[in-house]
Amino acid sequence: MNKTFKTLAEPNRFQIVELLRNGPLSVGEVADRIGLRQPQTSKHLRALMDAGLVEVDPIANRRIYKLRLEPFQELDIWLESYRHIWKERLDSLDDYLQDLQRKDNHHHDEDKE
Amino acid sequence: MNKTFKTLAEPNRFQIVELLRNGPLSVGEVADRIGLRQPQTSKHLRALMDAGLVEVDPIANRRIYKLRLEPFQELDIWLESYRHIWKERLDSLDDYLQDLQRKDNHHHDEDKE
DNA sequence: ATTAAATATTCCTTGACAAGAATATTCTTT
DNA sequence: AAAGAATATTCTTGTCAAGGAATATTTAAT
Repeated sequence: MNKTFKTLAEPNRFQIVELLRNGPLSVGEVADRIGLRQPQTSKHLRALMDAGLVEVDPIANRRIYKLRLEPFQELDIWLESYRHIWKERLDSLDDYLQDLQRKDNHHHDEDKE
Repeated sequence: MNKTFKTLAEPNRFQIVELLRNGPLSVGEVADRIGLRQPQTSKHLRALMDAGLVEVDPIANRRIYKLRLEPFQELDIWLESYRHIWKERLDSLDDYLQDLQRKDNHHHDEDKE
């Protein structure tokens, strides 16, 4: 998981991932569209491989890279726990506000007396 | 967004974020639980602030840090687009499989003739 | 079998950044 | 006002990773 963050933290690699969202591409194509030299592109793709973010499909001379599902699922699961937290916080904020309102009503009552 | 990744890529900072999931904490408390010295803890919290991942609530002598919602929402929105992609891929895989099946049936028909 | 295209790897240099140590700042308490 | 917590900042040093340049490797084509 941490490896995922570290790998995506590099701007070019993030861009590559965004690019591969549209479908598999060869090294040369990635290099062209990102505007990187071939060796650095290969290196970044290697890093993405090591992190399990992409997989490769060798076709003849070319190596076609494409995204892998799992790391994104992991991210999603991780985020899920945060979603719960916000929900809980909102709920208790809600309770709090209702509580305030009750107290406020009491005050009004007292004012009247 | 990229700043979020870069910031969370540092293991101690990631741990701090996970810790703050349970609620706001002072610098000293974070330092204790993560096992970091106070200055490094302050530095990491500063980095988290700069990335907008946390906010601070000064209470007397202490500074209470807590998570901010927005960056996680951003991550969520970003991930959303990936969820769509997998869905589409699965759909077309589904189409493909159905297509295969149709062709297969034809073959069976041909065998019979 | 040679040559050419596509990709990977190695070596080097440089920049970013995290920890350590020391010090500065802010707020409280007396 | 002085002293003491809690926290922030500065400076230095060491490590790691990214880009550049050159080269190696793999596969295709002739």
